[in-house]
Amino acid sequence: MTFEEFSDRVRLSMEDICRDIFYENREAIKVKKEAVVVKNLVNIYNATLRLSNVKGFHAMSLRELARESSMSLGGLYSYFTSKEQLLDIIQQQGYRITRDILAETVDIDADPEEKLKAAITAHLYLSEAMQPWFYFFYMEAKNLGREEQKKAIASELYTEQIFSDILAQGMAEGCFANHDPVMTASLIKAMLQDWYLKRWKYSRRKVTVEAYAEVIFNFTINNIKTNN
Amino acid sequence: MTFEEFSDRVRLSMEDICRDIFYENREAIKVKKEAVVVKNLVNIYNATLRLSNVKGFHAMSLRELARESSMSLGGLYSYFTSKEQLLDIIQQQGYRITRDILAETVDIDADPEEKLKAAITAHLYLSEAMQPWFYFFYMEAKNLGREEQKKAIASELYTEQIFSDILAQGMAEGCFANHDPVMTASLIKAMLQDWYLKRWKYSRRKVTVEAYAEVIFNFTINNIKTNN
DNA sequence: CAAGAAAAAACGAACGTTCGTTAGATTTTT
DNA sequence: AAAAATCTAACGAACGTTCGTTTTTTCTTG
Repeated sequence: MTFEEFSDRVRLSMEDICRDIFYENREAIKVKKEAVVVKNLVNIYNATLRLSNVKGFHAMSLRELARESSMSLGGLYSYFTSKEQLLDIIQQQGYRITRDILAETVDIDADPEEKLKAAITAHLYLSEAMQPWFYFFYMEAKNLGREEQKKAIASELYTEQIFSDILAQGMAEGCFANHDPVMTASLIKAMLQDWYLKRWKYSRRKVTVEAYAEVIFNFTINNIKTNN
Repeated sequence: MTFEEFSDRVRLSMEDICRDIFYENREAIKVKKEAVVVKNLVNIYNATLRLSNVKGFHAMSLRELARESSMSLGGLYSYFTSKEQLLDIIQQQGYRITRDILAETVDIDADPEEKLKAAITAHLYLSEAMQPWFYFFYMEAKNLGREEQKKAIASELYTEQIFSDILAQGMAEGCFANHDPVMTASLIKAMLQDWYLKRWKYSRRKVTVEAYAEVIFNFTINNIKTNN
């Protein structure tokens, strides 16, 4: 599957995401009409990701955010109750999307090798489609409260387990050689993360997301494939 | 080489590092006597790393830093000219140490495979010996000024090149199969970084730094070793 | 070797800004 | 005209930074 096909299939438009957020946080959002809310949430979240990913969420002031999103200070507060809640909402929505998309992707009837390829590709394409979000999740995780930080760790371990489950299944079925599936899953995650954390490097080198998916998959397979 | 042997050899005591910083930044430090400066710099930098790695450098106030380091607000300003300079000094020192240690480690007369193992091990052990520093470099890079950010990127590419050079040499000598050395070096870096970025995960799983070095080396070698 | 002067270091109150947040007035939409 | 949405101005708190003072250390001298 190419990245374009993936993008068409999952339909991760900012509008859709913001509509979901609206209906899940009606009590926090003082504006009533969906169309107005979605338009402004798209604006606010995009501006937040843009500013945060340059200078960090904490260093971004609400006055900057107001300027960047062409809204007033008071206007912003119709869409969240505090700066911290703005951070929480963006993070939580990210975990939800990641979880849903990945679960859906690996829920196929295929042999472990195909499943592994599907999972690697899906995770990578997802992080490409939502690059600013993924970068944000990673870099701002420490600014979350205790409770939210636990969710971040849970999310990390959840996606890792998707990979280790596939690897363990492959070992059980004999198509993967004996190895440590948790460690291998951890390495896969590390390589996947590099794509969105060091986006500048791969852009500069003109590495496409499809090519990177191939590289990671082959790099992994060469280590776990049985020789028969 | 075990981690303990490495630690003994490189002698990366906080005191030594701070003494270097003192002599390289005498104009910024208003206190004159080495013993006093070193004692307080150790205090200040440790406190800075401790606080920053929990909540981020920007979110750390100088009042918190004063409390954590048991110094006064005014006292702190005898050891740096601004909060931003404090950040710069810590970062720069880190690049210098990394560069020196790595260059020294790979400057050996050995075949590419041994060199690769030495480089991976040295980078990993170094990041373990200076875990708070490395975490700090990574997470706070975006808070640097334009100039300092370029140095951060240069440092990233420099260490990557150490690996790609070894891989290219191995290809030229025929002991490594044909592959993309820059891409492989990038993957190695990604896996190395995971060690200090996700320290909690490996601690929890009781993975030793020696074991992780083995894993990364084998994972890489399995991909590039010729079959003869 | 004690004592007081000089130098060095540490201190903490205060400055001007900027922060997140709120409330009331104003504009836009229904 | 009523309701909804947006804006502006202002608040107290907290920020980084400075500076005059106090404390500690070092040096000088009888």
